[in-house]
Amino acid sequence: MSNSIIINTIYQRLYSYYGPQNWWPGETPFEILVGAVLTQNTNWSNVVKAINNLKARQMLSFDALQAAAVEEIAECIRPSGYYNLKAQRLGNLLQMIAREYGGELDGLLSDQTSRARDNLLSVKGIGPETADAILLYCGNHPLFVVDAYTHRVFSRHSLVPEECDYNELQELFMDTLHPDPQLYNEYHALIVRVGKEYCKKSNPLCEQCPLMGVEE
DNA sequence: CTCCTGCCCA
DNA sequence: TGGGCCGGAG
Repeated sequence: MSNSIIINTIYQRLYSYYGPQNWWPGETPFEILVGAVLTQNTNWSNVVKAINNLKARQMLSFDALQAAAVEEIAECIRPSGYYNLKAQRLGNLLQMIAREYGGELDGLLSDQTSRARDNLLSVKGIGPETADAILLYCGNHPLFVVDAYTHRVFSRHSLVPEECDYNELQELFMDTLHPDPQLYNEYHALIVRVGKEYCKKSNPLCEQCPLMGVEE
């Protein structure tokens, strides 16, 4: 079967099995922006603790966070891990938005997709996954988000080689699927779900997986 | 102990 | 390409 058929079939199977995932978990675009940085290589439950700490200190807004000292931010986001690194990264990100968009997150989100993405990638600490997650889940830009789960699920089903970079994997999806932000939103969330529950790094549960035999 | 919706640096 | 960043849950 062709890759494009399989990619569509995988979506259908996951959606029938799990239903809509209602991503991104977050109340405002700014909260999603912050969450995208905090969740880098980090379990979401730890990110929730960090975000709640920021909320409790009234620091979950552009102005409050930019005014705060990095040490104070680091203290709040401690539960999310890499806290010194991430406090700096949040600062770098806000600085870019201040410089390029007058401090308006909406300015970034309503910019051309390619320019917004380039600006995000120019920030130290923002790589392709974080940039695409911000643009898709905050701003509805049609960018498919690739992550470790995507790589694992699709290489295990032989759709991409084991050694395959972000761009290659992203192009596979974006050349196959219509540029529909809602579809990209749901598909990525479903991949994360099946990656956590079945396509686990160790001891994957292939026999019971909803994707079993999908490539045949 | 391993893993978690990465990314930077040498 | 490998190591460092890092707390919390299982």
